[in-house]
Amino acid sequence: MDTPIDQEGKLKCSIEYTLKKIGGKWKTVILWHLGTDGTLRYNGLRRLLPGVAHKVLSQQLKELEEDGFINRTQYDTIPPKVEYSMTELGMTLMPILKQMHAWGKEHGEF
Amino acid sequence: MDTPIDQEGKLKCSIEYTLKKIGGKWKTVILWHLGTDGTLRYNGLRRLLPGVAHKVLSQQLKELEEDGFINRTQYDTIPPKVEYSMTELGMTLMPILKQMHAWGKEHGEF
DNA sequence: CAGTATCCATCAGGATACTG
DNA sequence: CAGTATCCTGATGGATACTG
Repeated sequence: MDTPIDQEGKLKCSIEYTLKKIGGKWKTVILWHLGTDGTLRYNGLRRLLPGVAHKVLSQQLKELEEDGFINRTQYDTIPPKVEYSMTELGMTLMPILKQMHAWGKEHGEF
Repeated sequence: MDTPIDQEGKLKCSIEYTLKKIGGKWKTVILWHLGTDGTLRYNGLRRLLPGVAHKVLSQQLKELEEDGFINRTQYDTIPPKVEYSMTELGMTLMPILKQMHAWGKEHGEF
């Protein structure tokens, strides 16, 4: 195997890196919805995530945006309208999400 | 898409379920090592996870064992010897881990 | 060697209220 | 509608010391 620990012993395992990016409690679910449903508005997303708090959702969205996984498009209308969608980079995560979704479906109590 | 939110609105998304199982800070890395290196002893595992604290490692190992992902084989010798290895169920996670590893390797700073 | 036991720090995550 | 702003809590993770 190619060891995930580098020679200098400083860098982390690449799996750790991935987990750090999408390990937030809601991030995988958000990405999954955006990847499968396409573009979604803020409250639309909220409705898909029962129980998520305002602050938490906007926080996770901001992080995902900063990491370049999602686009945030703001329309300066009244009332305001904001749309979220996947970026190219975000789409590269879909294989992982698909596997996670399939595994959970197979092994969870659903 | 098959909506991950069930009709009663009670169950979680299957992705959430998966994340809950392997979302611990070290779990994916532990599983990855056991899945690729095969059987490992406690301190061998420790050496592969620079920075992990005793308590944390044993904790995560216990949870992984309780979830049925890994086997714990104890030899009552002196000094004691404990071996960890993947279960069949644990191996079903490998596709996810492989994807995460590949993604991290491609997009992280390695 | 392979762990517990303790005690502590941090912070992600949450409830609620307010705002442009 | 789509957010901040506050304030708060609990689970997770960590350092260190002790044990069979």
